[in-house]
Amino acid sequence: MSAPNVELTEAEWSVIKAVWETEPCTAPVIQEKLFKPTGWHYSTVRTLMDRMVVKGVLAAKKQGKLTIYSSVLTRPEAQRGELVYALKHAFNGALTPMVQCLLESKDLNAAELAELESMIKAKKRSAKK
Amino acid sequence: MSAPNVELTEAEWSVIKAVWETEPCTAPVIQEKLFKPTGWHYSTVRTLMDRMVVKGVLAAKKQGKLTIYSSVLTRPEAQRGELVYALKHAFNGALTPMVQCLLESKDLNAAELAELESMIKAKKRSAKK
DNA sequence: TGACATAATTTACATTTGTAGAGATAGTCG
DNA sequence: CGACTATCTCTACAAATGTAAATTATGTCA
Repeated sequence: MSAPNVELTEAEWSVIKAVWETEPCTAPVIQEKLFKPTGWHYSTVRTLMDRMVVKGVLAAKKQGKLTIYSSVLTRPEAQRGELVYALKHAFNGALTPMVQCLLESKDLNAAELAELESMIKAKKRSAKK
Repeated sequence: MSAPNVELTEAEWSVIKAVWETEPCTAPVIQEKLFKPTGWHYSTVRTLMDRMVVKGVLAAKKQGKLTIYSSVLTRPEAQRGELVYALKHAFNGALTPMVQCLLESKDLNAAELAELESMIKAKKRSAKK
């Protein structure tokens, strides 16, 4: 039993990204990192973080007067979660339409397209194995 | 000015999918369609739909005692919205990691991989033009 | 030891979301 | 016209989310 399957809100995304970059870390540090883009005050960030601990997304450990946070949900797990959510809701689980939409949504340059292509080739090879 | 940029909640996804399949339609019809999978009662569905009208996701028009609903947000728009959300939050807007993650998340068979590949080829061609 | 700076705890409150009951209405059939 | 039935409208309420002020505690430096 692992791979916590949580959905992150927009605010929580901001927080966990900051945590990933800094962990282990304290709430004030995260607050400071987020202040520029969000304007959030300490209590706001702290509340968010504590709620995320309750959800099992972050872990908190007391060290003297400080509370040290670290992530439980890893970045790949979170990414997959978000993707699966989109895949399931918007595309009924169908992958190719999703990729189609991706290709249409962004203007990819030749290099990026080539990269995608080689990713798929690699995948084909490993699948064939 | 168009392309409403709304985020749909999980419940709203259920509703709008049903609407897309049936529109124009009434709330009772949608409720009936959704009852099996969700168990929602009329008032629930109706509340959701009316809130979606306020958000500009659906449109409602009175016809005698009936209220006829139809979608404003199209399926492709909604799909793109969801995808862009995931792309932005989980992948900081970087497309190739997202596709990478997609490829890893699902077990694609050869046919699907081939399809993806040809989609990319087509894209390359149109880009080159 | 006292003052200051930091960080923590507590409490709060508005908005959004999920879910729905109760009562009002209007169209329809006998 | 009256009863039935299908819909609608209004109101409600708990949980989740976004945001933060006020208060308290603690470590540190003079």
